[in-house]
Amino acid sequence: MATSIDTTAKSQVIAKTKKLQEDFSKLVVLADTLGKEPTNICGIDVAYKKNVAYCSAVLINTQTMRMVKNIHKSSLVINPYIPGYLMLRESEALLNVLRPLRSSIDVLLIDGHGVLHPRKCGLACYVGILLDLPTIGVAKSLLCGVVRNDHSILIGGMPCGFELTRANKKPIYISVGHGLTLETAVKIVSSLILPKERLPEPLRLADRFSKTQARSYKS
DNA sequence: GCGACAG
DNA sequence: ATCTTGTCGC
Repeated sequence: MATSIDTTAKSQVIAKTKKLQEDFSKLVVLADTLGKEPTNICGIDVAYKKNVAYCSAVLINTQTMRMVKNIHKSSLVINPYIPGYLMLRESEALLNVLRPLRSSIDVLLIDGHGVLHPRKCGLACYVGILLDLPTIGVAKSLLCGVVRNDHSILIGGMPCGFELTRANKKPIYISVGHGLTLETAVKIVSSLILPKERLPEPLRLADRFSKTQARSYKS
């Protein structure tokens, strides 16, 4: 029966992805690799309409806080969203847009978790390792971990992320994707959040543009 | 077994 | 994430 075959195929994909995450988690660099102060920071996000993904990347100059590049590209959605396996659904759309931009990016911001993940390898780690770019995971909700009073987030007693709170805003969750320390990641994200906003500019704009595009195409 | 669960 | 009206607030 098609159903049982599909079910088997899906669990095979999950098992394969799980192994990939376990392997990639060992490649994550938790130390700072940035040569100098980052000048160009990229934020990227994906919005969906039916079975099409609309991906937008926004490059911000940290000196002027102005947008210097805005790229977007649509693609077909192949995989479903499964908690803990976001990379399965979104990584290809992200990589298609990021590969041509790679050389002009100093730091990459991904909408999702980095090492604050059940297998210490969220979407931000996967993309950061493949592109070999300093990458930060910025999520709007928690997938796992325990938030402490000092805002550090622990998994099995080990610090893996940081809860950043702002007045009248729901918190955001920051974790290392690749190539920098959590401390540096928090500093960079904090410096990119405008007053009254919840998300750092590159991600806020990428989120807005991807949604605008998804809604501008015919149903 | 039950509940929780990035986007 | 997306589906959606009105509504509260700067």
